[in-house]
Amino acid sequence: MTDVPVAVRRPQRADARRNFDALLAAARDAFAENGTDASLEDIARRAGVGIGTLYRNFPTRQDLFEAVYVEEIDQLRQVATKVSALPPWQALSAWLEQFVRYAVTKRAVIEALNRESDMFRQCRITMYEAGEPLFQRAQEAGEVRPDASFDDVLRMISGLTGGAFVDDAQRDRVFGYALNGIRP
Amino acid sequence: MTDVPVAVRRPQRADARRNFDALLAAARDAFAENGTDASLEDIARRAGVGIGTLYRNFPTRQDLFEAVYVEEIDQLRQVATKVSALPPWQALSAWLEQFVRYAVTKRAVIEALNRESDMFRQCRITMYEAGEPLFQRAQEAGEVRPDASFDDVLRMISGLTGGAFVDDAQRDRVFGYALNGIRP
DNA sequence: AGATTAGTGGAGGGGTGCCTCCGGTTCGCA
DNA sequence: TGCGAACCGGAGGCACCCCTCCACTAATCT
Repeated sequence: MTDVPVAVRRPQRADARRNFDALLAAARDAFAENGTDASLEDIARRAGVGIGTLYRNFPTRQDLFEAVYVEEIDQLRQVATKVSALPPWQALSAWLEQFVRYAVTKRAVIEALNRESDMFRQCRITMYEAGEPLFQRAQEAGEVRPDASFDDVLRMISGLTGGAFVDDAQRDRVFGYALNGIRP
Repeated sequence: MTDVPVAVRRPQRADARRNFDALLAAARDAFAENGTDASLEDIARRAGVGIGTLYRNFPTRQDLFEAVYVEEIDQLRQVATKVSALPPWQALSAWLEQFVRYAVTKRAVIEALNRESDMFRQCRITMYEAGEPLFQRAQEAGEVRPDASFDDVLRMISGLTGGAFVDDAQRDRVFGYALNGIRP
């Protein structure tokens, strides 16, 4: 299992660490709300921090985004471990559900699937290493149609992730249809 | 069948009409490329027209967008008529496929499903009037699982529309899985 | 407590986009 | 051909964002 790259080092001093974390949280929210191109000044404002502080911790918008993104990906990896005890199909669908539910950086994940950058490549690899075994296991157990690839499924789910739903119930329903579509 | 509202009147003079059409075309491209918040100045540039001309024809970004959007929706309506001769399931899936393939204002359609505005409401109605009969026919023919609603399906497909795919083949494949998921 | 130094935050210059306004241009009719 | 109305387009004021720079603040160490 590859290590997720740590884009930025957490600062040493207590106050600096507080700011760092506040920035990360604010960025997570802002990215989730407004997509990749949220205003950095707005993020600093949300974090109750000067714009200069933001730039010292994350010299580039990319750096900031990566820091948020890396966290998300890491969660995905942890979930993969947790669900691996379940039966093949349940494990896969549980993992995919987390993929939909917790991917706060939703829109970003979609873009990321295609974006070229060392860090994105790395995260894509991590994501695949986390999910693909679950997928293969389900497929070998005859729970997933044999002509589907993990990439297909991931992109399908990513697409749904970006969709707009009336309520959680509808989202779950639609998600269920999609999953149903890859059964043999 | 409700009439799609005509947001803006086409100008009278020949040169003005040329500009109007150029703006509409440029806007379609720009919206498809950059989403709803494409730069209006860029659109004017693409159309080879001053920014003032853009604003005279479309006082609001919303006006311009609506003009483009209305065209899309109208195409959707026409397709519904065309496919209505096919057997129930083929008709529905053909229509939905057009929905994915021709929705140039892709990202916008997703937003539009939720956005509140007279014009969007109107277009949503038009869209439903075009597609829902096809859906019901397919459902009554036992070709679609009875617990699915047209809204569910539309949103599922919209989601896929916003997704990123490696190539057309993958998009078609994924689209196929999703459709397969709503079969009984 | 005082020195050291990591860390702060916002002013400011440059850029881009939004939208208004109006002097100049061109169309179309007589 | 000539005239008036319709139409053009960009300059300019405003707002927001990006990013740099540096005088100031306060956490940590001794």
